[in-house]
Amino acid sequence: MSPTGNAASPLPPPTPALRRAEQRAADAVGDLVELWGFKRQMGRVWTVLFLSERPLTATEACERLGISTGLLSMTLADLRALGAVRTVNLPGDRRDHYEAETQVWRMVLRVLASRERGALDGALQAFERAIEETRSAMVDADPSVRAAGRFSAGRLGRLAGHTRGAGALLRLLTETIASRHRK
Amino acid sequence: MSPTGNAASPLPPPTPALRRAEQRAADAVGDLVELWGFKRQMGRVWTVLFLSERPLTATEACERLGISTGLLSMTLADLRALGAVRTVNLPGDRRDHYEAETQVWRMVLRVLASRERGALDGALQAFERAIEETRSAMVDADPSVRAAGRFSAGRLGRLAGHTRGAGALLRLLTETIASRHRK
DNA sequence: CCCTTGTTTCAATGATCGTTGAAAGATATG
DNA sequence: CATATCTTTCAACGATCATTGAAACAAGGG
Repeated sequence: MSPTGNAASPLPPPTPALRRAEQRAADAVGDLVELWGFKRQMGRVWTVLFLSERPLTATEACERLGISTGLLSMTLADLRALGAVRTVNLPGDRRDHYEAETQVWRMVLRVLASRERGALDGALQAFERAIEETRSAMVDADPSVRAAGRFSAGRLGRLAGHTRGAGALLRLLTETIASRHRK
Repeated sequence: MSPTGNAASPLPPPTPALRRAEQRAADAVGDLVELWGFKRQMGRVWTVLFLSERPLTATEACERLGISTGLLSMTLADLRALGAVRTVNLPGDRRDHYEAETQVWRMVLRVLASRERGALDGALQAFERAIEETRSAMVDADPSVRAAGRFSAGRLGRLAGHTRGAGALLRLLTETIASRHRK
């Protein structure tokens, strides 16, 4: 390595107190994303990158988070798949550096919305199919079965309706807010 | 048991096809609520109750879902705690009967909103505390640390801001929709 | 007061998930 | 081409979570 400092800056020595603050924030985000059904570490890794002045190397991120390089690598793969981090290469440094997507609101909305959309679509399909099955099971059935089927189909219809409504609300939300944050 | 049918009606014999439809819907709801961080069985149990013409006994619910009475009991406790099912007693029948809350939209909104509120509040507190820690760690620090702290505090501020915004949006949503569905 | 029926609790089991450490894979450098 | 450095993959381990079955508990009815 060249004696004159390389392209990756020498990184300020982190004060214990700054470390603590960073940890606190990372854990908070980790808890949030875990509640939303993603992996805790995705939130933690994204956070330390987001709070860093410059892209971090794998080693730096591992140190700050206290996790192995293996776990970091997997987590980064997850985050890249969601478009939440990018890999960036500094000239004169062989190591990869990672930087966080900084359009927080847009990113969160995009990721959550796509997941919800998939889930709602799946549920809606299941409800519609269940209605269909119920209807066809009712023809040539004795009265009490027909009555049960009619009732059940009605309730399934309500579920399907609510699901459609939620989907519409989701679209509305994402479009409205996406246009507010257009930049 | 008295030969003249008792208070709990004899329950129509469930056609295999109706069973299948019910299962499909129950699983769909189960998947949804699991995605949202609740237990899969909560969704399944609520669904069979919601699709039933009349409140079901523990035994009936267990049969339809293929789970043990122990698990059903725990799951019902969870659901009662959220106000998603009620226990109802039919005269002349010692057994408990369970019925689903039928105001689906209102119920889902209430449960989800309260969870989100808690999570967002927690995160916000963490961010504010992290900002505080960062600021106090910056006094009497050398320039590079101060710069890092300033940057980090700024980003933490953005996180806090987004969190507050999400909370406001949540309030807006629940109020708007609650009033639309007032009944 | 005991026996029957129904419900809840809980220890034990099995399944699932997260994490590590090491091996394999990549890539630039001498 | 060999070596050094960095990244990814993956088998194995430990922790966590869901589920059962049985025991404890509750409540009426004979």
